[in-house]
Amino acid sequence: MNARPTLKDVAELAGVSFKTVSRVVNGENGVSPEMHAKVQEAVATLGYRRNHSAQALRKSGQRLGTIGIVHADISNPFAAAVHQSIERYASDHDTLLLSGSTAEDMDQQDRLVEAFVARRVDGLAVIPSGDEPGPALRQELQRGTPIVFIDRDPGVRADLVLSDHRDGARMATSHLLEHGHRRIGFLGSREQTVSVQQRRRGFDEAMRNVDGAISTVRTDLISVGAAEQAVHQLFADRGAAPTALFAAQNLAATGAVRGLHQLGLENEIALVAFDHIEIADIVEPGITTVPQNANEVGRRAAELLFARIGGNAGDAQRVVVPVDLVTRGSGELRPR
Amino acid sequence: MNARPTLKDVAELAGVSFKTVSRVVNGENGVSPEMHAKVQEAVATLGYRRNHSAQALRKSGQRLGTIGIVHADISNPFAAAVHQSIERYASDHDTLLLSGSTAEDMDQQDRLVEAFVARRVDGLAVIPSGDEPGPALRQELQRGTPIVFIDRDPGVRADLVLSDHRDGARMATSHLLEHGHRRIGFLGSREQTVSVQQRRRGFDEAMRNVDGAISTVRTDLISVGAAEQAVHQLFADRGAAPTALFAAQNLAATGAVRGLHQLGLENEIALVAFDHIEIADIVEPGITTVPQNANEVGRRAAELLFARIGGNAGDAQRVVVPVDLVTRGSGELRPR
DNA sequence: AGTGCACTTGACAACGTTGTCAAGTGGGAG
DNA sequence: CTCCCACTTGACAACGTTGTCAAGTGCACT
Repeated sequence: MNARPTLKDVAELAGVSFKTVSRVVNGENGVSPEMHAKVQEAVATLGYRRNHSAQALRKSGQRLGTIGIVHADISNPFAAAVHQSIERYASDHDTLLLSGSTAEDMDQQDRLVEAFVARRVDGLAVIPSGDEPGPALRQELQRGTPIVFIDRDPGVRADLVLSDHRDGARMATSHLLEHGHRRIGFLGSREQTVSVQQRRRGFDEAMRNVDGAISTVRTDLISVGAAEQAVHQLFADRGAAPTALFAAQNLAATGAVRGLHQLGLENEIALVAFDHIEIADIVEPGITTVPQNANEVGRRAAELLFARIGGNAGDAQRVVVPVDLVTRGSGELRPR
Repeated sequence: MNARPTLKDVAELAGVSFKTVSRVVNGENGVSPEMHAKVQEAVATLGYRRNHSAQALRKSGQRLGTIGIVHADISNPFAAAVHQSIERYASDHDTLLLSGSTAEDMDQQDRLVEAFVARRVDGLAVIPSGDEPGPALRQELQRGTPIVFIDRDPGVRADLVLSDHRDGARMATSHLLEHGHRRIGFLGSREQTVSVQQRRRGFDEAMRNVDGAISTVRTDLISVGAAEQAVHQLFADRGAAPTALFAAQNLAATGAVRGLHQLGLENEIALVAFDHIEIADIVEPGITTVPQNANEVGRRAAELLFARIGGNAGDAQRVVVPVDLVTRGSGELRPR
């Protein structure tokens, strides 16, 4: 693989100075038509592409149309949907979206932040992995690098866009309580994840308001399988078992549906799930959910980020995107 | 936002030459312990981070530990799984994975390729959008840039890793034929997508081998909703309608399941779906599928790509990852 | 004491690009 | 015919880093 052609190579072929070539490839005016044609031909034959590193170096300090997104888990459908939404916005603003994912690992998150910063991205969107930012991220915040956090409170003063986890959970839980349930199970994923903590809080608040309400809590169900198993354990002893479940996360929800179906309890135990699940309206009964508006979350996050990049230096904003409850059957089952 | 500190700034603070700082941050030896300490302190106080652009510029021609992946649709679960698999491999090889997605748009694909190439990535993984590469991609292939294609034949001589679409489809169709079906419907997504064409070919081959086999083909079902509707239309006239369906893509499969459930036909019309679908073992009856091994596809692709980056100049390789059929009930229904 | 060597440190060029400025050209107005 | 100005073109520096080379220091050995 021989070296890529540079401005100089093109200039040599076209018989002009490399500065003239620079002007042509940047669409600057002040180049005569015949020069322009000659240069363009040379560019085409050599297949010249501008070296982004050199450009970035020369224009250091300026914006170059690249933002980075740091995912906690790109394979989570919610994250993928947010990603798409941001990418669409970025693309409309002639900006390239780079991405990386951390597998919920804080060190990897910090490494990604460093890698993006080293590449001098204009800004960063972060779905934070831990409950507080690592040193690299913290430093960038201090430096004033445009950063927006998504879905989870990062534990620092910064722009943030998230769904109303607490209210959604409260709504879901109240819905079950209103349908007569008193023993309700909470199925959560990774306990240290802030969004899940918020949902837990909403759940607790709703339960606290009702006399005789009894919670059964299972957390750290980080896979569909784990949630499935938890459901099996929960209903091993039917006496003390809950009559309704609130699945606080999409994977846990899928696991819960599976578990209930396997036990033949899908028409007996009520279920409300947080977040969108693909199967919600296919299974019998349909799953009542509290879907997040990933599109809106992504769009608002992109707006905030681009405003910062554009120079907005105002106070940190916190955008809470409302959620609502979609009834499909499973959440309206009454206790026997 | 003031300028980021450079080697010079650190050097000034530490009272040494900037070259010494360079040595320290690169872990080169030949620096006395006290210098080392002084420099490290200065690095820490200023929060110095190496400017990747400058480094890339200086070391042009060398590998810098970045690869790019160009997605056709990042929100497709198969693509997300492949992405994760590649990212894991890259991370193990101290390489950063950048990504972008094209929404199946060929121009956008070419733009992404240019953007990555301008950033001098070491190599590219591409899930191609059209049936042939655009000019930028074509040129990079000619230049010998390490590129691996995934999931779909790009229509050019190049490294390629994909599932055995044709054989999987043949297997799925034969399975239905063996269970007595003769009128079988094919539900495909975007017709110009090469992988779907391959699945179609496998379907046709299987059908051709059996006397009296009658195909009903619906393509361009690019969303769950479209597939759902197609099923409704298909069974509006029960007389000529198929007794079994082969859903050749994951979204089409989800739509098919929905459609059949809505019509109450899920226990009458047999169904086999290509690709993994989350709901496969939750719905009643369970969906017989031909899942792709996304993990393996990603791993093999990464291996090929890194081999090229490492200098392997051998012939273009074509890796076909086998698929197999998982019976769950829907594919074993017999015609009435 | 003189020589050689290992080690540390710094000066400088170069990577490919863009911004600044100056030089060259030609044409129109006086 | 001269002067001025607009326009085109190119020379050169600078961005932040790394590679090369040379200079400086101190120590062991002859």
